[in-house]
Amino acid sequence: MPRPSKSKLLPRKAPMQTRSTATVQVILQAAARVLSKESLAGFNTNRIAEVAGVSVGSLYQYFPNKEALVIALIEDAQSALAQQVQAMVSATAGQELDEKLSALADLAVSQQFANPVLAAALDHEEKRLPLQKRLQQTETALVQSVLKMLRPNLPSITIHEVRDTFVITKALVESEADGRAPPADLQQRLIRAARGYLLHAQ
Amino acid sequence: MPRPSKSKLLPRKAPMQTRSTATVQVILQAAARVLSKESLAGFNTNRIAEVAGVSVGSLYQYFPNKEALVIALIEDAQSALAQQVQAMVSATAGQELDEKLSALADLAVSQQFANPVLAAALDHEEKRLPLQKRLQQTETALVQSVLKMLRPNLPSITIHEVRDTFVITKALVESEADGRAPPADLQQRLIRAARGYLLHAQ
DNA sequence: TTATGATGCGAGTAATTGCTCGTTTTTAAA
DNA sequence: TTTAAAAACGAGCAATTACTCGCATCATAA
Repeated sequence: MPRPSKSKLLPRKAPMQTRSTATVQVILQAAARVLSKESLAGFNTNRIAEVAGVSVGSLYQYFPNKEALVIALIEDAQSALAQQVQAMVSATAGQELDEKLSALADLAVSQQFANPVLAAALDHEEKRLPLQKRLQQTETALVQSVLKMLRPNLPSITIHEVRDTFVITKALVESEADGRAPPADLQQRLIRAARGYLLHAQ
Repeated sequence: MPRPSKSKLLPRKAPMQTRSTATVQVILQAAARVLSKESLAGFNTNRIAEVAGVSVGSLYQYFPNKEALVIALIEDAQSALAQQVQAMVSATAGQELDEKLSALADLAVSQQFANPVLAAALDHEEKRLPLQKRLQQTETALVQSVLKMLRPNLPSITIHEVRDTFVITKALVESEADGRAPPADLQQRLIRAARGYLLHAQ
């Protein structure tokens, strides 16, 4: 394995023809597939190209290195999540705190259990990588959305408390992530932890 | 890199002379050093041997493969932790819940911040590896100790609640693990999260 | 049709690294 | 001192894999 070059982190070439944008999508999907089926073992560019049905050369035409591919994958996942959060915020407007926390727990569980291996692998890569500014911003935006969602019920809530709630929720969900299906009581435990933390200020 | 052989997970040879038990210790210390200084990049057996001042051959005389070395490292860390937990349990016997939770938070923080990179790396390997029975038992024992510690104050507490408290505490500490020193308010947040969860049963 | 740039190809390169094995050195019992 | 087992050595094998590059093919504008 050569030392990764890390020259540029943006696509070498912006796709210009419809053909090539399709290729980029195929590669991204293949990468997600490989990651979700074989986790990080077997997650190599040759294999991804093979699964995508393109050549390694094509892969490197659009992603300057493997890391860029992973980042693209994470960005996709994040923006999908952002959309779900937005939907949740809208859907729960004006409701009780418990209903909002319940929706939050739902989202966390479905997020992780929809594709456990992929979610875990991306989580891990996210920590390992020097988190790009863009990703940090997206995450901050997520936290802000939830902050706004909860303010009507908890007027003095801070962004730090929301972050902690995120951390707690994510950790509890991940601690069960090896199972095929989430335990029946997981949802309740998430709500309990979140409520407990948020309402239990000294 | 050849596919790891994984033939046996126990030392190939049990050390018979004092000289060799010293070698085993030197290797283990070097491995910990490498892991804490360079994280998982650079954590390779050649480098470990070099830092230890022994040859790779010697390393493989006592550890059948790299994984066995990592497991040994984790076992060492776990048993050190177990001792600290025991000390904490004894020290807080008969005290208030808040004092016990405070001690727990202290332990979690010092554990992670004493050697952040090493702790994070071991955590990660622990998840990645097919957790050996021995490690699982040690962890269960830890949870049981804490369970006993808290029962006098929370008679109906369950093992699952203790586990969740572990998960929550660990996650909050790790979320701050990139900083050089723990934020001043981390301790309080840990206590708040633990109290909130434990006392806030529906 | 033709030319030109975009796209696609994939064998090959080079770096990395887990691990082996034949040899040498050290220890200590006889 | 002799000797055999234990311990240490380290060059090098072999598998893996990120990434390149010269060439083929395709799309489209002229």
